[in-house]
Amino acid sequence: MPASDTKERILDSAEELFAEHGYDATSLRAVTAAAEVNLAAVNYHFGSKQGLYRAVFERRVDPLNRERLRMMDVAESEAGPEGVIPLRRILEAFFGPPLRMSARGDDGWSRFLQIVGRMNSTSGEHVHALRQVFHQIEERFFPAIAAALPHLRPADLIWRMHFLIGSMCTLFADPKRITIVSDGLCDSEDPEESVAQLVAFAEGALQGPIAEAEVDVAAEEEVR
Amino acid sequence: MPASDTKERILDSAEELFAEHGYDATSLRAVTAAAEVNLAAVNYHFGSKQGLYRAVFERRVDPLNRERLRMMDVAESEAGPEGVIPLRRILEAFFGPPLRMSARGDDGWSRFLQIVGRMNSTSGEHVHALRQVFHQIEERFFPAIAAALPHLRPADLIWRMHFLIGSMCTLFADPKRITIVSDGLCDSEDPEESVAQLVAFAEGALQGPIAEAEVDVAAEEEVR
DNA sequence: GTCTATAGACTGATAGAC
DNA sequence: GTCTATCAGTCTATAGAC
Repeated sequence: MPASDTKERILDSAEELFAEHGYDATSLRAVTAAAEVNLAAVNYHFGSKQGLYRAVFERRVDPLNRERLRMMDVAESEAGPEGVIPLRRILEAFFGPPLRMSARGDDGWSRFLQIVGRMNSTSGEHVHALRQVFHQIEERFFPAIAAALPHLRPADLIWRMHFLIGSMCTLFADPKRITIVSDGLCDSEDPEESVAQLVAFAEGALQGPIAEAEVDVAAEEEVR
Repeated sequence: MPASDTKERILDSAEELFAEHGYDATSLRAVTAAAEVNLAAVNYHFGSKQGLYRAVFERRVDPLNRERLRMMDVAESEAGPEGVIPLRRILEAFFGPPLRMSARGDDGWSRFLQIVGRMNSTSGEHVHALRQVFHQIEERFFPAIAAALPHLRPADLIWRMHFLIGSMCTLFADPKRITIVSDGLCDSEDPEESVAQLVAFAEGALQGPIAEAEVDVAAEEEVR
């Protein structure tokens, strides 16, 4: 606010339009019109359309990561003497921050996560950027989950985390959809319901049966 | 092939480019250049870019749905006297056909599913089209899964199916990613491994603990 | 059915005045 | 920092010859 908030206004409009229409379908003219600033301001402040996209992304990703790591710090300090954090606490620290940030007032967070959800379903260069940015999260959470689930082979854990990230990103990409398809029975606007459902889902998925290719199905049925 | 395969060539190229770059980033010029046909042929055969997109989609969706329903017919005919199909059979019928089609030779299927995966992370009109097209699948599979899991409340089932579709679509959208991030430990090119992993994941997720908002966490820890 | 040519509009980016 | 004006290229779609 000292001289001008042009930069922030551009970021806000870009966040909204990138979230709603995607990167390619959003023109800089649409962004600057929505922000009520001059077209040339984008290139002055961000260099290019890609630069703007990156800036939109970087504004939110650090606070999100920090909150996740903070919750892990708390969980770790309360862990037993062996240092193993209970699975549910880890999952709360992973899923809780984004879902709560998304549902609490500020629409910007929800739009940012929508962009993340879109990126997750994109192959190519965007995915590489995503991985880099969430690398510290992976480094902290994967070993903790592995420690909480010692019976899982490394490959099983990677498959399951990949699937769980997909579940989460689907919720990010279009939070309203589940409310619509369920006729209001499921309420994604309530962050605690979303978190509880996703954590329970993840707990079951991670602790469930272990995949065995070419398994003798008949024999397995008997065991159950 | 009687007179010309122009239409098919356009569909093939469009499928590839829509899958790789998305709808908005794919120009009709790129499509017709790749297909080695004239630009105007697209409008002649498909009316518009949207018409082409729809045609790409409709070419594959029916065979996929038929195979899923066929596997359900088989499972149903082998079900016990109460008519309840075992959960694993239902999940095999749901996840097996797309993953096997995707991995068996024909790259077209894999590209088609990549488009489906992209659409799943898009809000707006595309999602509405998706639901319509997979409506008969939903109508057949959801009640069967509900019957196999009588302890689940309707809302729980919807949440979980929503999450599972997200897991599946992440695999569709970028099948190679898990192979890359796992350094080859997970092989998504092997359809039986993918199916086994996704089915095991889904089984655990569907049969896992039931979410309760505002639960007494301390008391729950004791039970475990 | 296939082609050329083009209409009419939109795109990201930039030069240069203020 | 903000503005106007514009470049050079792209886009979808179509009219009309063959």
